[in-house]
Amino acid sequence: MAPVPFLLLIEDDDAIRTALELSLSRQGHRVATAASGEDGLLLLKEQRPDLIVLDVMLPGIDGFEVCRRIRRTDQLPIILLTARSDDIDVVVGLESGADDYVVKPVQGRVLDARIRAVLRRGERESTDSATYGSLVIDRAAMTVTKNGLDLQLTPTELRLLLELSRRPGQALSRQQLLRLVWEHDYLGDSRLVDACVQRLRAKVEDVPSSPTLIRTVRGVGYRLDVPA
Amino acid sequence: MAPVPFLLLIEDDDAIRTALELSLSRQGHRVATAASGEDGLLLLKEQRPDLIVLDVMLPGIDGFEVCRRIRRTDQLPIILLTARSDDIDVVVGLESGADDYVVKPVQGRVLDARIRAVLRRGERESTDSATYGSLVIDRAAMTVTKNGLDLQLTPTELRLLLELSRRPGQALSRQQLLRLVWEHDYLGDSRLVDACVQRLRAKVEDVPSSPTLIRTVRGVGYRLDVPA
DNA sequence: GCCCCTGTGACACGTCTGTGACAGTCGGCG
DNA sequence: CGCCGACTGTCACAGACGTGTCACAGGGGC
Repeated sequence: MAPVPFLLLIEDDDAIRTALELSLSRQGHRVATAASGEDGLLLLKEQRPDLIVLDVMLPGIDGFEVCRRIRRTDQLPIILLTARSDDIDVVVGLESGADDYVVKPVQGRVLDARIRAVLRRGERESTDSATYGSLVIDRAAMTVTKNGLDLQLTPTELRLLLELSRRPGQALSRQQLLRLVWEHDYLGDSRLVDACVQRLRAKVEDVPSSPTLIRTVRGVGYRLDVPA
Repeated sequence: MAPVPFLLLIEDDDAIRTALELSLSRQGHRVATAASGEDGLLLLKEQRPDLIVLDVMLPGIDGFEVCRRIRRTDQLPIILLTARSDDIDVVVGLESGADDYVVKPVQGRVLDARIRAVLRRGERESTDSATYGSLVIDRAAMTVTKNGLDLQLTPTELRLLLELSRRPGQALSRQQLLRLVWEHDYLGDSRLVDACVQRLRAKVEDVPSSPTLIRTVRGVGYRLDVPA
């Protein structure tokens, strides 16, 4: 990655956009800006930024939709800006594929801290393998090994594990996992996620009945734990 | 790592303003200044500082009022400057939404220390974890640890703690907590909140019988205290 | 000292999760 | 073209766990 992070800021409000651009420049970033989702998507193709800061409330196609479109072709990190401190937005945001979200009004240095955190995480991820205890996930080869032995994961199991390992230590709700792994909304809940988690545990955990890697977060969902 | 903090100093006395500006610049801050509340509010919109240092005694709209107006739309940190060491001012100031409070005459390096303290606090809060004494709340992982040991909180206990920690130092009534945590209104009162608080204390407090974190506010409800 | 408020333990109910079985779907291969 | 196997989604169920209620005791405030 370039020594100076290159950001694309998509925000329609002139005052906020200019202010954030100024602030982020002062924090040592290179910044490109766009005032609409359409412009943002175009600029994205031209300029290849390292990270996108994206307002949710945009005229025309909204931030969530922009997020989804970007995700269809690109994996670069996205930080959502949302006006409401509403948790619902947070959930929808992460489900649409964002890496982080920040509630407006936002201080420049807070945004900067989040940006750096996401970029750091990205660097870790871009390495081709991740290790969790005796488990090694090779993203390039798309293989998972336990104690050096190759695990035969099915496509869905693998996607589930990859999504969990994209955010190690972070609890993900069943809804979030459904969107991330299965890419569809459920209105009611189903045992689908549970069933897949169970199958994954059977292959991944040393003692599937008392899992140490894929932990249940009661009332929420699941979380991939990093062993100390 | 520290990017240069950008401050807005609102102070009508020319001598003090110039002196503080000079001093703060020497401490490594970037400083914008305004000589009145009106100018300050305008500059705020344009420049988006990281923090505001605000004199209480201003011609026209006074500091408290400026503070309240800022708070209506913004959450950025505010440090109040006052000439009087009067305690009443402290109370009014903190009630109007200030984050800290410094009595004039103030040395530049003292103000600098306060500024850095407030900014640090802001950065901590902006991350997904919060610390109260030996207690660490990780909002992303949905875990709570005490002295590094993982506490097994139940979903409701966790929600209760999260809601309290969203407003540290603020007393919340049982009604408010019922709405926030249980999401339903009760007409009569019940011991429900008390019971949950008790269970939470049993896990969170060092000495549950004399709680230091989750304090009872008689006749009102409960409050999460930040240890000094 | 009195009364109201709060802390506390027990208990029964309800919700959530893990689990095994089963059926539908899809792709590969003969 | 059809069979077969693997994979996946659904369902039902049992058990664990968490939760709300109640009664009562203790204590602080007026």
